[in-house]
Amino acid sequence: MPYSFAHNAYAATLQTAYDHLADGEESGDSVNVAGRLMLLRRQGKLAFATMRDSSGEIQLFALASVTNEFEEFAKLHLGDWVGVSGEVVRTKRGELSVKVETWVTLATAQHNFGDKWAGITDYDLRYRHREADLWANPATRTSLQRRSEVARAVRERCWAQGFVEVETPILNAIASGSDARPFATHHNALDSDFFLRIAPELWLKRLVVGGFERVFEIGRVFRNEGVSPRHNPEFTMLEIYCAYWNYEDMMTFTEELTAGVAMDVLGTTEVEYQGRPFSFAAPWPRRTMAELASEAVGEEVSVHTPREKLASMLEERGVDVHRAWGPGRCLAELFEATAEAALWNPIFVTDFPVEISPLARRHQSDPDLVERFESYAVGRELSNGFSELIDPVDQRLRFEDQARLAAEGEPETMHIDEDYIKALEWGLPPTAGLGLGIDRLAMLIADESNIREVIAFPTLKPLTD
RNA sequence: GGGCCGCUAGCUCAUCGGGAAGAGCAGGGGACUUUUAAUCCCAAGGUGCCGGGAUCGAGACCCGGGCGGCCCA
Repeated sequence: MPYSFAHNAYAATLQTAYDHLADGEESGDSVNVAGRLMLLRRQGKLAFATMRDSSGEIQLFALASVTNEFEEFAKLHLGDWVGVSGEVVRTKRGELSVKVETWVTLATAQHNFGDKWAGITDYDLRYRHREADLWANPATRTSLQRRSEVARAVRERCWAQGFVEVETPILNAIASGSDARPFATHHNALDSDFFLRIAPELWLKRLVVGGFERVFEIGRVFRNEGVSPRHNPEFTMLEIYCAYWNYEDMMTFTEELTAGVAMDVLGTTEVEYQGRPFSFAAPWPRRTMAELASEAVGEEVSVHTPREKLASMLEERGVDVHRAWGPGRCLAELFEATAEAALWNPIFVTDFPVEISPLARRHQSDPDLVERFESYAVGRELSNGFSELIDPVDQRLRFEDQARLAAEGEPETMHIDEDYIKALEWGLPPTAGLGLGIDRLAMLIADESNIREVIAFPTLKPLTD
């Protein structure tokens, strides 16, 4: 088989360029196309094949009188890759075709690509062998393509506002920047244990300390927790930091970025998600967590509501209240239990309790709150941002509170990071940060309800035998 | 982690009140000079996810395990 092929035309391009060809008309133009055989219909001394390439499909029309090695061509298998040279024609029945003059097998397929009508429906097979799924189910390609376009649009919009793309360590001596359990690994030569990052946050803010006023990273993070239709153990996050902004500036950036990405990829902000109208259009409402929780439970609650009252409200709703939870955590749990699922169109939930926000700056009007927001869409969290805590003394206290929680048995707490505190001692200017889940955004754009449909190779349990 | 559902030929799916498994497509052979999931003929194709159990007899019933999907935590 050849080591290269002089490819010079794509199926979709030909379909457009020769749209004018009448039934039975021959163009006189010769092209070289390549792709996989999806269908093959032999009729005696003729053979018709449907070939697919990355752009679309085109028919190959072979004739015993014209096609080199016709018999061999007619015996090709579905799934084989071929390169074909021939004239662009339209058959009597109106199908644009390449009349096969010479052709070459580029690769053979030893497994089939599923039923030619039903494709592959078995989830396990689709996820374990995405390369086959991509041919069997064109919708898979569309969703992964959309995901790629989302990442591209995010990057371009960040670049356009002067943000510098950086890369920070995945191997960390301690996993910090979020409250999740990490994956552990080991470096042999250094004889040291490492943890895969759960967030790049602290490194990025250290770059702001170092004078990168606008930085962002789009990268994989790893969280050692359960899998679900909305959670993959490794997923992709955008984190972005801007010196001199506060959380309100960052909310404005977030809604413009998200609506802009929808425009870039879909050309509109008005879509349907899982059959229900959904609008990315900015601006998004900004409501405090206390307001939304109060509306949902029908009475006034806030971070100042007595802890016991909040706890009993949670228990009434079937939530197990951990003894280490203070009123702030209880308020957040109450919000999640009552208000979160109903938030369909994008909305910013603001002013989180300081108790659950160890990296955010205290609210200027209430020291028990922080200047933090999360955006929600279709009932789930999409992004998280805040005015960054810049005070190293307060930062140490916040980390110590986290350590206290851990001592009381809370498994997901933030670890103290001395190097980070030292970095803050060198001076972090007022800064706002944002973390946005690229997979979650891609799900919205691609209209997928399962995160695995926007991940080429989702995490699966290995097969053993 | 809990509940429900699925696992039968390479792929998509059937079958039955428990009596020794069936189709389409793919793959093999043949016919066919304008097909479109082409059509037609022939032959082949299965540790019924794995392991136990009750039964004269299990792919079907019971128990355990595996992988996956959905819901819940």
